[in-house]
This record gives sequence, structure tokens and C-alpha cells, in this order.
Amino acid sequence: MKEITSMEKDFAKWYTDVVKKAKLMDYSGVRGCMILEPYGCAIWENIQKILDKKFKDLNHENVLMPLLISESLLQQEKDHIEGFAPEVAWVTHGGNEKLEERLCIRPTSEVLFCDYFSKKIKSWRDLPKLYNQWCNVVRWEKTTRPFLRTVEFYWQEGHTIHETEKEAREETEKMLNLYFDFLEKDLCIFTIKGQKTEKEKFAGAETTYTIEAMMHDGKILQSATSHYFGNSFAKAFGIKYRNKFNQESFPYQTSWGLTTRVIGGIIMTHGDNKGLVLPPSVAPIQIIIIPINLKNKEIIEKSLKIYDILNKNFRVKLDLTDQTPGWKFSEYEMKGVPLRLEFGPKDLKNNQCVLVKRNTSEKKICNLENLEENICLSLDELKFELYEESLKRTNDLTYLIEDNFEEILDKKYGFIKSSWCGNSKCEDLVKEKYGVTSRCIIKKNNANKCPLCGENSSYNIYWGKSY
RNA sequence: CGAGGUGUAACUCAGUUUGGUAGAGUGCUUGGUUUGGGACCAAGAAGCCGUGGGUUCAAGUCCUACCACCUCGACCA
Repeated sequence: MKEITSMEKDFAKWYTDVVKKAKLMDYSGVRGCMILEPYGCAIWENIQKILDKKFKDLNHENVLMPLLISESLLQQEKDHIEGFAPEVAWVTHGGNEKLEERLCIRPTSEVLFCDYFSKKIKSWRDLPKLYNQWCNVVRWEKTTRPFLRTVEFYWQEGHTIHETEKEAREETEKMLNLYFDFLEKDLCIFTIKGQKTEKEKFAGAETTYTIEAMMHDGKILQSATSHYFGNSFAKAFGIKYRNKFNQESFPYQTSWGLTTRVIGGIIMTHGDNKGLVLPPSVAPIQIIIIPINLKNKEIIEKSLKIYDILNKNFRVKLDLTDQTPGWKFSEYEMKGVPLRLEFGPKDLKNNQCVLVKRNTSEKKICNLENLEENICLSLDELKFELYEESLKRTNDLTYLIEDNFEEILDKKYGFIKSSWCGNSKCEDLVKEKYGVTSRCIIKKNNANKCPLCGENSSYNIYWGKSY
């Protein structure tokens, strides 16, 4: 079997090797459309389960909008359609096409939600509506890469509508924080949280917020976004209601989303040269039990008992196939299983087992009496270490621009933190000259000068080369 | 969408120079020996050479169009 290319040798090749070896996805016959194989699908399902609960705990309800959008509906909000037009997939359908209106496959569902809201919202009593949908969308991307950019991808898109600007802004911020916490606590990924510049914001949004994560190679992945729409969509779609003072009003909207791209983020944040490394919260298999001598009936029986005990509280698999132990070790390392439990003749004799953490390969002999405690401990350790590594990498590769910005921007990896005047001319210059784009604005800053033009600065900003 | 590369068995690839009976390793199946880091022996199955046209007595090999994948840009979540 071919080895995984080392990430130092060729990071892009390493990435696709890991994706294939871990059996996350396969290609279909259509460009950019991938098959989520059972293992990759299980990771996405775990992500869905965690987020769905968080959304519902905050009183969001799930809905399912249709796949197809009519051309006239899509074109109702000018900025929105301008942003998406080049990558919309149009459907050829039967019948007399000249008489029928063109249809497209949703690239995102703003217009569908807006159309729906315009029918449902008549009174202040109808507000707010807090909706979310888990679905697939299609964007005609020019180049595609597994998970990071595919023509069809899966995501959740939250769409909420509120009486006041304040409420909507609070929702936008709340959901951004929810994503930030999810990446930190569940995916063990440190992200930078901030606001997109005018140039980088979502088509049709008033403000776009983002969390940005640094990958192993120092490139940056936009991991989730949360948008404040103001009431421009409401105006474009005629979403009007009577407020408490019997006045006609336009409500305020938000949207927020996280996609299967985040799986690419997990791979490129935690993966190593042996393959995938999964945080326990989303790992389809959290513990793999590998019995050592399959001819020994006692070992099999005891392994089955261990499996039954652990199966109550963990996602656990017992591998009884006739592959050699060494083969199994490699297999589950490639698949990123957080914890391996070896059980062999020595262990049988001493009422123990061997626990091996995926990230460090550290072996620990563990008495079977307090197995579950030790497993919890090891999984917590692993989570902590994964997060710390992500945090450390981000800090190590964050450069502060003072006056040597040319040298720093030329590195083309890592985060570059600087003051910024807020002028898109400086943003364009950085992009053109250094191939680096603005990732996010973190706060107002009037103390310094913009290192690019020398004018008084307005913001602190992060730059980086993005995926 | 631009530049470059690739497509032959399930996987990785040789064969293309000079057109002439389809190859290897891994994997798979069966039987046996093994088992604490990708085991070994034996036998077996497996490919209209990405797809469609063309040139030729003869095409995996030459010509042509298309499709998919990879890398780097531009664009995006």
C-alpha cells in the first residue's frame, strides 16, 4: 500500500492522501461533486448532532426549503445576485423552455427564506422567527478540492428575522460565539474571531463576522460566518409588518452557516504524517479495541467484555478481523481514532490493557478495574493537547507588522496582524503585491498609522493567505 | 477561468521512443502457518488500456474532440 506523502514534502498531496486513506470521501463522475463515504458521513453527522442541539437549545427550529429557485426570485436583491451570479447552476428541464421561467439550484437560500417570510410575517407578534436548515447547495466553483471547495456541499444555514436592529445584531454575535465555542471545545481548533472588510463580506450583508483558523501549513481557513443583514433584504422582498404602534415596519435579518469545509479544517489542523487525527467529540470511533492473539479464546472473550462495558458510554469498535495487529494499528491511525486499546496475553495475565493516544503515540498500561476513568482522562488529555497545539501554532505564526511589513507579508503564510486605515485601496495593494487577503478586523484602533499608506489607522486587522 | 500534469486490474505504476497475443507489485478469494508496529507459503480470480470519433492490414501506443482528477494562479464557504 502506498504511504501517505509527508506534509513537509508536499502539503497538498498529504491532504488528499489523508482524505483517501481515511476513507472520508470518493469522487463521483461529475466534476467537484464528492461522495461522502460512511466514515466521512459519520463525522458530519456528529458535527450535525452537536450543533443541532446547540441551535435548538437557543430556540431555533429546523425547516427545509426547496432545492430549486426561480430566476425572478433569485434576482430580487441586487447585491446578493451580483455576488452569486457567476457560480449559479441553471437547470435544464423538459417541456417548452421558452415559455417557462429558468430555474437554478440554490447556491444559498436567502431568497427562499425571504420569500417565505414575506408571506408569514404580518404583525410584530410574528417575530422573531429563528430558523435553521441542514441541506446541500451548489455553486459552480472553478477549481475544487475535497471538503475545502466542492461544487455541491453540505451545510447548515441559519436564517432569523427580528423586530429590532439590536436583537438581530445580538443574534449575529451570539451565533458567531456559538461557532467559536464549537470549534474550541468540540473540534479543538483555535480561531480568530472578527469582522470581514467591505470587500470580503457576504453578498447582500451589512456586516459579516467570521472565525478564521490557521492550518498546519500556515494558510488560513474561513471556518464559519455570521451575517447581519439589516433590513435591506426585507425591503427588497417586501417583508413588512405592523409594529406595536400600528406603523408599517421592515424587520431585521441575520444568517449564519457552517459547512463540510470544517472537516477539511479538522484534517489540516490536527492531522499528521500518519494520517487523520480526530477530536473525540466528532470521531465516529473514539476507541478502537485491538485484541492481540486471536487464537486465544480468553483474549477474545475478555475483549468482548471490555467492548460491552465501554460501548455504554463511548463510540467504540472491536476489530476481530484476521489482519495482523501492526496492520490494524496503522489502519486506525490513518483514520484518526483518538484512542487505541490493545489487549494481549500479557494484559490477560495482569488484568490490564494498553492505552495509546493517537496524537502522541504515548502508551499507558491501565488496570482494567479503573479503565473508564483512565479512558476519560486520556481523551481529555488528547483534547487539551490538540487545542493547545492549534493555539500554539497560531501564536507562533502570527506576525505583528510595525515597519518591516514587506518582509513579513512576503512570507505568505501565517497571520499578519497590523493596523489598517480602513481604505480598500490598501487592501487591494496587499492582495496584488503579496497574494495575501484580509481575514478579519478585530477592533477599532485609532492610535497607530496604517503601515501601507501612513494615514491614521482605524482598525486592527489580520491578513493571511486563505484556502 | 488561465498555465502545467495525469488517466492501463480494486490500488500504485511499467509498457508509448520504433503501432504487431495485456505486464508487475500491492490488494482480493481459498487453504495452511503466524499475531505487542503495515507477517509468510501455496494455488486462484481479476483489464473491450477514461469516453467518442479518425488514420491503419493492425492502435494502450499515432491524430482529434470531449470527460474526470491533481498542482499552481484568479474566484469562493
